[in-house]
Amino acid sequence: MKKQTTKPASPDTFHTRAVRLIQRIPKGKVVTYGQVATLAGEPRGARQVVRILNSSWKTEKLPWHRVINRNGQISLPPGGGYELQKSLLEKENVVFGPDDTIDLGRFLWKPRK
DNA sequence: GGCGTGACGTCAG
DNA sequence: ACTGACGCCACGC
Repeated sequence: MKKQTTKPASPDTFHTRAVRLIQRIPKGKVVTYGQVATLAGEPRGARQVVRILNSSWKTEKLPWHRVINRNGQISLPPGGGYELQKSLLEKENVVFGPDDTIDLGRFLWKPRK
């Protein structure tokens, strides 16, 4: 059996598990990169979550707008989707603070352990 | 094929 | 409390 040069489509890859979690985000809730990464098995793999969003957002149709940073703020730069994400979240009853911060204590999605 | 970058987060000083 | 550096890994050049 020869070794597969390309990455096998393992059902338990970080990529796949992260996608599953993101797709499970209920409406009106948000999750942080670190949270997704941690739940997927990589406490330090927040950057990989970013990579997944950029890559699988089209193919997997992920609710990328429900993923924010640890500060409860939108990381996207203005003109790069920031306004779009904020708009989408507000449509889901997500409230932004005076600093464009989201109250994670109320809107952070806590998956059933 | 190697180096740098990136929608971040955590650790150390 | 704040700043700086590192880490994780895939993709681009």
